[in-house]
Amino acid sequence: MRIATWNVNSITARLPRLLAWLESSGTDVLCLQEAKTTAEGFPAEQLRELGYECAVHATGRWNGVAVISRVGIEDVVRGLPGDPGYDGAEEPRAISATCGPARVWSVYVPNGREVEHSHYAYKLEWIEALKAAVAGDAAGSRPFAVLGDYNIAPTDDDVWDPAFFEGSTHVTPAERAALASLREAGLSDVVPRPLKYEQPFTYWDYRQLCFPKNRGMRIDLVYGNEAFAKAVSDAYVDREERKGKGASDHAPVVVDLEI
DNA sequence: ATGACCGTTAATAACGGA
Repeated sequence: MRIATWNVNSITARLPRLLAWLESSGTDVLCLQEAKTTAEGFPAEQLRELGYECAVHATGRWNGVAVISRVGIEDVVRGLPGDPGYDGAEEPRAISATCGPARVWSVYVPNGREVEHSHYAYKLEWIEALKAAVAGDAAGSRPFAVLGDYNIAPTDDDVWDPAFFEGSTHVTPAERAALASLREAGLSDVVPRPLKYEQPFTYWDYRQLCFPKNRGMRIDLVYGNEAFAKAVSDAYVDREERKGKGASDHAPVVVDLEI
């Protein structure tokens, strides 16, 4: 089974590329982030024509997550139990579903903006709630993974220049400790191989030729439990999908499982 | 070549992204 995660930065803007990529990559299950549309605006019909069902949690301009599957979708849960919310409102940043033999979450962890910003505290609280919500499945025997845009680079090797990010979000000890806490709950980082260069970056800023210069970050992660990790036969970042006009600023992370 | 922000909202910039 081929499972992937991809922050598409608007499914409306990305639809032609998304449909083409689903077919060319042979992806069975896609965890999608930043749909940037409403549930009604989600292109369920176009996906259905390709043989995919979808479960969507999206409310409009920002955020929005989905699971897209051609191996079934059952037991869909929209939202994160215990979500702290931001500015008094819960945002659509998590959805979970069972697709064939595996249960998956698609998550879009809050950005944090700046270390002193209230959004940063929200980010840390949000991950705490995520840990509480997934701990049971993480410790279970069914293949289980939390895939998505974590907005955290796990180590200094996961950014193109650690000095460039000094003092900014995505690399702080507290954020990395939050990831470590998830791992302590029974999840491990399924690190993909890069198709070019040394580091498996998944995001490159649109600006200043970051992609051609490979000034990237690895912030899109696959955290799987033991049964999931044991079944992994390959994992890679499809950087080809970051090329050319109409690309998202994130590339898909693809994982092959022997289940 | 992979190439010097993009997408949404809304109407002219503002905002978020990371």
